[in-house]
Parts: sequence; structure tokens; C-alpha cells
Amino acid sequence: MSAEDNLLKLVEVEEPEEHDYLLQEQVGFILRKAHQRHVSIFAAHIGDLTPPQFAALAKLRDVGETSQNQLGTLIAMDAATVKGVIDRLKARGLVELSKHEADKRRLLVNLTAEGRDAIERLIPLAREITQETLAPLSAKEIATFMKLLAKLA
Amino acid sequence: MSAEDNLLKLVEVEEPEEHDYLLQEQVGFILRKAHQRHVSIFAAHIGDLTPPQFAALAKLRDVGETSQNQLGTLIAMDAATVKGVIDRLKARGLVELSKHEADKRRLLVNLTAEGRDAIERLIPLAREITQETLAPLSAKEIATFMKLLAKLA
DNA sequence: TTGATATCATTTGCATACGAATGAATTCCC
DNA sequence: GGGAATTCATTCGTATGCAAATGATATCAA
Repeated sequence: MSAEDNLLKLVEVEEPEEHDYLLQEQVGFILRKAHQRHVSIFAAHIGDLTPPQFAALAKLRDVGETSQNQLGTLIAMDAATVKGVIDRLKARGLVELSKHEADKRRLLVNLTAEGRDAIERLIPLAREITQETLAPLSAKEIATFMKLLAKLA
Repeated sequence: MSAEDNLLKLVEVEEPEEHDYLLQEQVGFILRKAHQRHVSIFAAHIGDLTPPQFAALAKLRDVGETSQNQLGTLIAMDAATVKGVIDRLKARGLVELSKHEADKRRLLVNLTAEGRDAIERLIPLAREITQETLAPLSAKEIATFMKLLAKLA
């Protein structure tokens, strides 16, 4: 290889052509597809609840009664989004709402008995969903991936 | 109350009942948060276009004129979703639609001159978005992460 | 105490995202 | 050739997801 070739190669590596932008290699695009695949796996295992609805129930199981806003923070949903999710869970009798005695602004959310039964019943399925989502990776790869993904989230 | 009871209560308070299922460690939940963070970074750099709209333009730049359905396949959107995205890009004059001569079912989509200008102008910003999204990782970690993420998508 | 500020919840508007149903056009295959 | 199956696009309904505006309440600070 000539000196000119080496120089050219170096220049190419350090200053890539403006035309070689490949959508399918961008992290955002792949992230969106990976998320889509997960949601699809979720729906195949748990047909009557969405991932956000499941997240709300699972978090209420962890922390018990909380305000709607606080629950939203815990499951990474803004106030407008969490309201819709809770409304639908309430309509199905899985959560119940009550007013905070001291702070009249707050709307408390809690599992109903039916909601508690539902989440306990669904958690084994959720484990399968996690497993199937990660199935393309080896155990070692899963550990690495989860560590790096957590850094990005 | 016995001393044992007090001890037990203390333990319960400081180490709340160990639930064997932790939402915040599930891949689906973290994937959703990572995707949210990316969309937020995208919006901070490119305010007047959404990631799916950008994806449509970038892919049209790659492949040139295609049918609406085919474009949807290329950017991982179902027919109903891609229609809305293309409708909005058309309303803004960034793409133009035409009928396929041989196959009357197909609706061809292509960039307008304005659309081509827009995507060329935005690609440098998209590179910054990718960089900022991956900023929490080292170069080596990025390589590892992208390889594993691609396996999951 | 009171006026400014902050927090909680709601509502509206817009943009994905997808299942299901529908209609039009094409292809398959007997 | 012609009926069955497939493909392409559209529409409808439901569910996130978020920005921005609003109203009610609570907290802070002068």
C-alpha cells in the first residue's frame, strides 16, 4: 500500500463522507425497534394489559398507596399520561382512588383486591416476557447489556 | 410489643419486604426509559420534526422513490402509522405523492427539493443526537452495546 | 399575614403505534 | 379463464406520550 493510500484511508476514517448516514445503524432507530419487539412479546403473553398499565400495578404493589403524580414519577410517566393509565385501570376495577386528607391537591391511588390478585397472577408471565425479550443474548451478554442499557436510561 | 417485634418492624421499614420482582430492573421498563431519553435529546436538537418523520426522510434519501407500504417496512412502521407520518410530511411540502402506473394499488412517495434540502441539513444534527445519546458510554462500551442492541431489535 | 412561587391534577392538542375491518387491485394456481 | 388468496392503502378505535395552559391548593419568604 502506498503512502497516498495510507493517508487517504486515515482521512476517510477521521472525516467520514457526509453521505454515509445510515439510519439503520443509529442508536435511536434500533432502540425504537427493540422497544417495539418487546411490546410485541409483552402483548403475546399478556393480552389484556399494556406495559404501562402493568408497570403501574407492579409499582403500586411495591410501594402501596401513593399519589397519582408520585406514581408517575416512579414509572417514568408524565402527569397527563399517568392520568389516562390510571383512569383505565380504575374503570376496570384494578385500582381505587381517594382524596388525600391533609393535602387536598393529591389524588391517592391504590390497588383493589382484584388489582392485587391480577398483578400477583401476572408477575410469572412478566418473568417469561423478560426472558423471551433477552433470549437472543447469552447469560454473559445479558449482564453486559443490562449494565450498559441502564447507563443510557 | 417484644424486642423481637421491634427488631422485625425496624427491618421491615429499612428493608421493605423483598419483592422478588423489581420493575425497575426489567429490560422492557429500562428500554422504554432509554427510548424516552433519546426522543427527548432528539427534540432538543431537532424541534420541528419527530424521530419517525426524520426516519422517513432519511430513508427516502437512501432509496429514492418507493411505495408508502415499502417505506413503512424499511423504517419499521405499520401501514396505519406510516400513513399519518407521510400525510404530515406532505402537508409540509417535504414529500410528494404519485400513483404507480403499473400497479394502481401503490402510492409512490418521494422527497421534494425542499425535503431533500431539509434532510441534508438535518443529518449533521442527527449525528450529534446519536453522540449525545451514547455519551454515557465509552467508545468500547458503545461498540459492545450497539452489537447487543442490534441482536435484540 | 400576604404576595410570590411551587406543586398536583386536569384538559386540550398533536403525534406515534397497532389491531381489525374494508375496499381496490394484483397474483397465484388449478 | 377465473375464483381464491395476497397485497396495498385507508379508516376506525384504543392507548401511550408529551407540551402547554389552567385551576386549585400548599409553601415560602418578606
